[in-house]
Amino acid sequence: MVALDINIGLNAVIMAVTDGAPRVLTVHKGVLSEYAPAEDRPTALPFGPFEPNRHRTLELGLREWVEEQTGLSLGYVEQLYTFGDRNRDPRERADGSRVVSIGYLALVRENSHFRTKDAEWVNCYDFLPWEDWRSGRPPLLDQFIFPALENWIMAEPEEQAQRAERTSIAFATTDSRWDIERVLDRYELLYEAGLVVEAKRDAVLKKTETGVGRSFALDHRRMLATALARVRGKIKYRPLVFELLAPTFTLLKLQNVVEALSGVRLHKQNFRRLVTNNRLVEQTGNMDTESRGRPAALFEFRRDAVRERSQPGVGLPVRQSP
Amino acid sequence: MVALDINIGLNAVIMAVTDGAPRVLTVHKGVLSEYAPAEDRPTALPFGPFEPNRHRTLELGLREWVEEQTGLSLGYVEQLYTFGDRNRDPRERADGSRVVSIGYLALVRENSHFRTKDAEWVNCYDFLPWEDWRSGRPPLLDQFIFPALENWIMAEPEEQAQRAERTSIAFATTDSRWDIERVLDRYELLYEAGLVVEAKRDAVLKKTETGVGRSFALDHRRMLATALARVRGKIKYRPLVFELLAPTFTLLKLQNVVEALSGVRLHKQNFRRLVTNNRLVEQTGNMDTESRGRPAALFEFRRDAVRERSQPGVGLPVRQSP
DNA sequence: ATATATATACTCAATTTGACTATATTTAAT
DNA sequence: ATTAAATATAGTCAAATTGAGTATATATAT
Repeated sequence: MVALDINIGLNAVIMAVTDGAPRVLTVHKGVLSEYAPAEDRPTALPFGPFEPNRHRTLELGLREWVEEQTGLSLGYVEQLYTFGDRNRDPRERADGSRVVSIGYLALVRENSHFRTKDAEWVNCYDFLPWEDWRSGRPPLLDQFIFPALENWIMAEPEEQAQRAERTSIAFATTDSRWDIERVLDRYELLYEAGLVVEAKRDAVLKKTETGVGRSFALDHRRMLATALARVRGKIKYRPLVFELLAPTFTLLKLQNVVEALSGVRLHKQNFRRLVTNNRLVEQTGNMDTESRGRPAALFEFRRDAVRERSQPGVGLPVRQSP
Repeated sequence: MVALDINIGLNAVIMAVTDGAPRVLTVHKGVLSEYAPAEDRPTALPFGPFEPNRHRTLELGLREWVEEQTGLSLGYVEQLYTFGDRNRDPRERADGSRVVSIGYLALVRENSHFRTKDAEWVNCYDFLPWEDWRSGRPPLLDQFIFPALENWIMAEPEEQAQRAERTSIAFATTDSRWDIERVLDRYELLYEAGLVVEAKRDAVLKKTETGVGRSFALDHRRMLATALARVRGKIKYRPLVFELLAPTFTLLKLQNVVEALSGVRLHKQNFRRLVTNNRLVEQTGNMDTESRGRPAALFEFRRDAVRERSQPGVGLPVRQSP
């Protein structure tokens, strides 16, 4: 077998929900230190190369890098996606070498409020502002994104139909409703349309354009979109939220975390009914003291819930008898 | 950066549904040709190394390898998971090199009935026999798997509680119902308990044991389990099935494909109601001729359904007004 | 002609969902 | 001390969905 010059990068999308917003941990050094002057270094995800002699598994490698770069010891971690397209990374030289990046999603408790000079929590919606519908439909959509997408659709007569179809699905422009899970579809469409501009890749090519949303290093914004899509999809049927909450919480707190991640407001009474009737949580007996109005009961996650009903709501119509 | 000796492998789990069973395309050469005599070569997934100078993207590399090894030109392809643990692959030498494998799922039409001397379709349930509940609860579970798992649970006093908990969740041994999506959980548990034995890895270590289900090369059975779990999960809310069906089909055909993949029988009348009321399919106007009883109407997939209702059944209780 | 197989229509109760109303306890402001 | 504002929690009710059937229609095989 030929020795191919392949490097594997490990990237972590570390998410928490603090002060009503989903946040991602970013660093300003590491990835591109060699390629950009200090003051011009773009926001990046914590990153490190996979070193086979040092790391027994990919995930352990990731945990080590994150701990080294941010001081954070991760709990819940899951693999997201492996990115390997050519020209993703400036470290690929003309010799045909390739950097393949494996993205991971990590969820941490909100009280892991911390900030060193290297690591910083950034609101995910700074990068993907069109995804937050909690205060209603983001004006950005009608003011900028849709007109720009319309131009993009019309620009290529050959592809008009396909572009229009994709836009319609991703952004619910016609009859359908906004699907909170299509985060990646939307990002990719905007990227193809040249409406999001990333540091150290496109920025070099089109310096005049600003693009929409905060810029991220390389394809890190795509990884963030992948992560948010995963979280939004999974939150409904797996108890992910509890990784982001203190062991004990009020139902409002729980709802706010779900709302922050999903980017939509929920119906309060029905939300409570859902989580309590499904016995996903149970009362601890204690009350919350720091509330504004009537004190709320404190709940905790019922671990048995995982075993009992795996998928609330969903379901193929399984036949009972033969 | 140090030049790490990393090789990336691309593996394809290519699935079709033929004659009422989900099948996976296997090869008998390729991966381990150098490590096993011809007659002793284990069943393996189509495989090829990622070559950065030849392949612009990972997925294109996979498509090329599959075409080369099996003559099959793939349609629907999605990335599954990247496997990188140490000691997965005998090609890792003592020098600290590593083979990282990226698994892909591909779905092809059932009429791609073919067999060359290199490629062969194998029933997925030959590898994972405990996953097929269509003829009722597999006797294998009570006759062999549960007693063996019970021994494994008891074997380690320290870990008893945790092992019992995991078993209970994965295999629904206590109060809960069998969850068709926990394919990977179940495989991993059986693997840890030493109840599944794979070729050219464990087989060398424990030659006496037979294990349950047909053996696969390296960690290819794990990849198959990952693929089946993905398909079972996704089939409910994305129109994956139609990748496996001819463009036009009867509702019974559609139901049978869903049943083959999910491993359970469905209630016929309710299944029809589901797919027709949600307008996932529409009648072509033609009838099926080769049926046994009353002729069935032929349907086709309604592409617009993707746009209209993204997630039948599921849903967070989104609030209407502010 | 009859049995068997399949398709399709229709029913009905139980459960779940969506959208409310009503009431209970707090803290903050006057 | 009283009132306003904020939050928690209970309960209602109609609409929609689901689970489990029954009934009937239209083929083929014997």
